Amino acid sequence: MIKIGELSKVTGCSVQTIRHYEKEHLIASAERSEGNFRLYDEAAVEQLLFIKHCRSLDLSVPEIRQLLALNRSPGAQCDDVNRMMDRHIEQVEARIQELTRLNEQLRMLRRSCSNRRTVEQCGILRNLSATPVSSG
Amino acid sequence: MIKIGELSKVTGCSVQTIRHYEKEHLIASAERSEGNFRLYDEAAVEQLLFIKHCRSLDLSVPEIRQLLALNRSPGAQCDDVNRMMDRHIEQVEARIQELTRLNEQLRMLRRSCSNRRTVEQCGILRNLSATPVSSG
DNA sequence: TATAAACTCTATAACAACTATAGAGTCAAT
DNA sequence: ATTGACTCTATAGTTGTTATAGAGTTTATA
Repeated sequence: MIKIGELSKVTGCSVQTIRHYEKEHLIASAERSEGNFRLYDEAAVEQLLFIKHCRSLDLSVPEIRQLLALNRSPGAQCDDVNRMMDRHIEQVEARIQELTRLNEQLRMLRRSCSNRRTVEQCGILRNLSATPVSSG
Repeated sequence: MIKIGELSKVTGCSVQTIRHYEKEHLIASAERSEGNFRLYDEAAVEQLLFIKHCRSLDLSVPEIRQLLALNRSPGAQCDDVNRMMDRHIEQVEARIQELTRLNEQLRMLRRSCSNRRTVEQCGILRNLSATPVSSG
């Protein structure tokens, strides 16, 4: 059994994050030592790594909760898992498109000003004052 | 002079957002009517549209504050504006790259499970349990 | 044994940029 | 007088952490 600092080192999650996950019921309440310190076993390490992996894929806490629940009911069909992944992938792709459009607009704006002008003549500020381009 | 609801309609910013911007000193404190209602003129409309345009480009509130300050000091060089835009563009492009990598990983993960399996055999859950791919 | 260092505990606030709510006041029309 | 639409302030919630304060525990050293 290891204490929270050790779990933090092993998993790369900060101590506060681990306590936060416990409060959010992503991980079960840990056993406590006599002095009220949290104690973790190997299973806790695995589960925390699972969560960390999910977070690295930008899955939200509620999504992870759902995955963990499914993981605990082995008889269930995994259509739910697939649907969640599909929805998540859609979201990520939508965000990429959004940022790509944004990037084009920013680059266009940036080209409207070269250095060594006063802000009176600054094309960036002038363009920002104009009505925004419709996002279509 | 128009009231906050009218300003909201004209600019497309919500009433709360306008009040929020005032509290954050992005816009000046509005004049008040006898009954303590905020009153806005055409200049307020313009400034709010400027802010909205900046936000649509994901510029942060502190960045916008800086732009507004520069806008108010016409003699200043606009190098600062350019530097801010360059930094911002870098951030956006970094985020796009990050999300693109993420998307690849998600699609790979998604392919590891077809429907109509039980979660015991679900490749997605199995892969999420394995050690995450190093982000390189 | 005293004590200091390193760790842990809980509770609470901060971050960003809003959004939502409660409870009260204002204004125009009926 | 009252209804409805609007506005006001103050406060809390959103998301996933991170940071802080003030206290208790454990371990190592003097």
